[in-house]
Amino acid sequence: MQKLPRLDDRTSKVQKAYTVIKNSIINMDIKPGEALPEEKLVEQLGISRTPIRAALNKLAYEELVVIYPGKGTYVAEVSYKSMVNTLQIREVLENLSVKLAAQATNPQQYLKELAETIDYQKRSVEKKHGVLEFLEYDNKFHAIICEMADNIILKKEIENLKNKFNRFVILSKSLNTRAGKVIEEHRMILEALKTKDPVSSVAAMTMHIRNVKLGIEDGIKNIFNDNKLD
Amino acid sequence: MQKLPRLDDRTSKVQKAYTVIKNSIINMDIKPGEALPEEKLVEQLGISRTPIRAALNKLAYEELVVIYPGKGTYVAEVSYKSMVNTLQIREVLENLSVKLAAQATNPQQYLKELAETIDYQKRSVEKKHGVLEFLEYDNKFHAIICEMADNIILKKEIENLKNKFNRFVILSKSLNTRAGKVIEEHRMILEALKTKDPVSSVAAMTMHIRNVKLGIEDGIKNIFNDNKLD
DNA sequence: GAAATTGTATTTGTATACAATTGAGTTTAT
DNA sequence: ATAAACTCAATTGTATACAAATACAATTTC
Repeated sequence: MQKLPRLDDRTSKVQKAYTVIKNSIINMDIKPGEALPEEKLVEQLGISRTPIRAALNKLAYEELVVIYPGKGTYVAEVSYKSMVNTLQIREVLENLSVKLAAQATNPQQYLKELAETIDYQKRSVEKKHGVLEFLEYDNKFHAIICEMADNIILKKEIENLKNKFNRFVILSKSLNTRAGKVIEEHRMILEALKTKDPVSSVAAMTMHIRNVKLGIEDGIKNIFNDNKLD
Repeated sequence: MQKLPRLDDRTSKVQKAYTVIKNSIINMDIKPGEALPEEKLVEQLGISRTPIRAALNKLAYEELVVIYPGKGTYVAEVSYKSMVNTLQIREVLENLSVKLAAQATNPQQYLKELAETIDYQKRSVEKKHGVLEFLEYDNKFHAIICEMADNIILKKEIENLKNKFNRFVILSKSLNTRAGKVIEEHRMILEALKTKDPVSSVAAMTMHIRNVKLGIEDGIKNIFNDNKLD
């Protein structure tokens, strides 16, 4: 018998539930603080509670939801402080990542991939494919640098932090004004990496992260529960 | 009616399974690469598969175990590379932590707790209470600095990294020679924090982390699967 | 009427039965 | 002999029933 194409139903139900719920949270379809009763998710997703619970536990670990034992599961709140705390961590990790990447022994392939990703991201903006697609390429860009840095653990850490962080990006609508600038900043990071100079590479990354923060603060003002000026 | 003492059976079975398995892995009772069949854990722990699976998923997230879908769950391997990768991340995060802590507005309480923790750790060594207790106080010391830094997310990240890292510490037996030095280095970090100077605080922490690495490399030589000199 | 108690609906926590997957050994066809 | 196909045991994946916890409303008690 001929080999049939793999059904991607092979991906587990946990994975599916996880992806659906995570995307709904990240793109703010489900609001911070909103309850996520397992039975409701059973109805909506058409799978049983077991894989749904596993998916929620995973999301809790990533701090996208909060589980109060015996009480319920809720979408994690966002606050100015959590944004700052997350970005403080991201800054030092991204700087480490780009520093190591600049010293990579075989950078060619990675540099090519970075350039491609920037191009895709640019096209995505031009064709107005939306924030989510833009952020996909953004994640990809930073992930490639981690691969270049040859630190798989760092890659996972940054991926996870970035997932949390993207909620702030979407919430602040900062990409409305910053999408083009992000691409420019990515280009500058790529150019720095080409020179193999860790110092200028870190400088370019630091600049990028700082601008990201300013963009969010600019777009945010009166959105967070706590006030920046507290 | 008089208030009766709380039964600590209130802690969930997931939590219990998680703690038991995690400790067994960290203190090397279960060896890297060893299989962890759910049914075996059911027998040994006397609870059903459901909470055991949840605990294993959590451990997989922390990368203490690896789950191959449909095949089995295994204790994560340790390698020189994973030690280096983990420590690279820990270094920048601990430096961030101590830098922020040095700038804390209300340091008194934290400084007191740090001093106490150092004392406890010293006593633990003197009374030969074993590596695990020593590492508990070690975790505590670094956790307090994160609290002082007022970044709860950073605290969780470092806790998690440190759990992974403690396997290397135990495996290398580096504390046999370094336990006293660790306490000295902690003291120097505390003294630096008292001066509220971020630069010298970071310097003390950097020194500490570097020494940790040297200690492990010293004790390890022919223990990892991959070779340091690859 | 207020405080304490009890009941009840909702939701999570756990146990268990069954399905699906994997891998290895065995058979079978060529 | 070899490679494909088939068993079969071990293990994880999923569904579901029931238990426990929680919050809140109803009830009782004083």
